[in-house]
Amino acid sequence: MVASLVGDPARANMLTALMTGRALTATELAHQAGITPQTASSHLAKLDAGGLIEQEKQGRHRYYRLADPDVAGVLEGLAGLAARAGHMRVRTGPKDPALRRARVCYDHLAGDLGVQMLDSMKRQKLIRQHKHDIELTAQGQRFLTKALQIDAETLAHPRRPVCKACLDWSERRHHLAGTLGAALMTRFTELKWAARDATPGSRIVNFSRNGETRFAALFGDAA
Amino acid sequence: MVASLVGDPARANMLTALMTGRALTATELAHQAGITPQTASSHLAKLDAGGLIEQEKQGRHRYYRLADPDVAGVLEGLAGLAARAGHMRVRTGPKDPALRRARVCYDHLAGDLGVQMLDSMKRQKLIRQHKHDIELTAQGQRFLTKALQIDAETLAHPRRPVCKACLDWSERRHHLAGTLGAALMTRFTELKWAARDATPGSRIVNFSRNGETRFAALFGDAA
DNA sequence: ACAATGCTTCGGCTATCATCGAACTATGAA
DNA sequence: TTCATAGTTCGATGATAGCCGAAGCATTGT
Repeated sequence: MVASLVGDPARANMLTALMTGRALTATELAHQAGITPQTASSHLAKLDAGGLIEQEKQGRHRYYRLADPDVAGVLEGLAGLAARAGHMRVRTGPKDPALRRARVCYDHLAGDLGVQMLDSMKRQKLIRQHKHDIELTAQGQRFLTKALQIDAETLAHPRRPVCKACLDWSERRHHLAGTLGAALMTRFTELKWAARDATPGSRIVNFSRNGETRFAALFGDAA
Repeated sequence: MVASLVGDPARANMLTALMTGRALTATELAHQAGITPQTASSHLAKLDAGGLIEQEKQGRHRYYRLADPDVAGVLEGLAGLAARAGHMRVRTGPKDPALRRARVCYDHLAGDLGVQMLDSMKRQKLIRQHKHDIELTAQGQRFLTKALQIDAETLAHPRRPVCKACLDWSERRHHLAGTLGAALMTRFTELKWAARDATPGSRIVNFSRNGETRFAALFGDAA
């Protein structure tokens, strides 16, 4: 039963930690849950068997992430019920509206605008989706060159995919990561469409008046 | 934590029984879950404290129902995740195969054969379904008279419906309850098609060789 | 090759919690 | 009143499952 998997406190803590959408290593998750790596390993195996999480081997690390946005949805539903009962669990997303709007996830754009961008790119068939993996189309390559002077050839990297769908923490939907996601963020900064907030350590991204307009022209709801 | 409440098999069974939207008494729920009333009482108190169900006192009965449609939504979401994992419930229902096959639920037939019977009756248009309620059709009345010498007129009862869909414990699908369900079970016994197991307190129903054949002729998969 | 790191498997300990028998309360019926 | 039914509380029991120490792979780095 799935519910019993989520029911255990240690596992619930790990899942909550994964709600950020980022993939975390087994040791990091053990730390988050306050248990030893052995115990965490056992829990992670069960969560994996139950289809709640997926693992990805990378070197001597194993990265774990939520299997699916649907999982995040159900977890959010459970949290909602728990909140109503008084057992407040206040770990839901960022409260700061600016952080929800646009922020950096490592080196790429996340938040409402990040999700909106990936949606738009799929709608314009710049990006195609195969099950969980996404890839740039030929049409997408032309678009990048023409609209943003980004050469898709230079994006190849031995260890990192060009396109990767990353589960957005606040939106619970995917935004674009990978070298392309990073390149786009860099380009937006270079063009002075956007800039990281001045506050040290802040992940907020502020768009300029002009930048917001240009961004909307390329990736707006209408585009 | 809410999830741990749903995680327990017995509680999950009770909640599943309540998914029909109807309110059930504590004893009925205990029966559905295959546990004693004492244990059920403990579980119901926890579910109530967790805000998943509500109770309503009425005479010496206590009726329990899901607290909210949202609760039903979350439960459905969990079921969806469970189904996807192919991780279909392992620890539910009775272990005894005979009990799964045919048993009494109060005074009517339950288990595989009970579910099969209701399915067949719907397929033959002897019973019609309106949302959650079911009723006997004119065609069904004729069938009962002709095939089983049951007069539908005599089934009317001030406090009990003639037809009632009862969620089957082991099959998780509906079987036929109500005065008609009881009358059928009685008739099967009278005709010596079936008999309750000799063991005191046993709910198992044993069909005779002949009874199984006759039953299948009326309510078999082909019928 | 060797050491270090990340993670898993194994075995035993422990605590939690579901379960049931027995006894108690409350409502309704005779 | 007395009996029967519905439901609860209490106490004891037992099994499940989480937990950690120790040891075993696997991968990376020197």
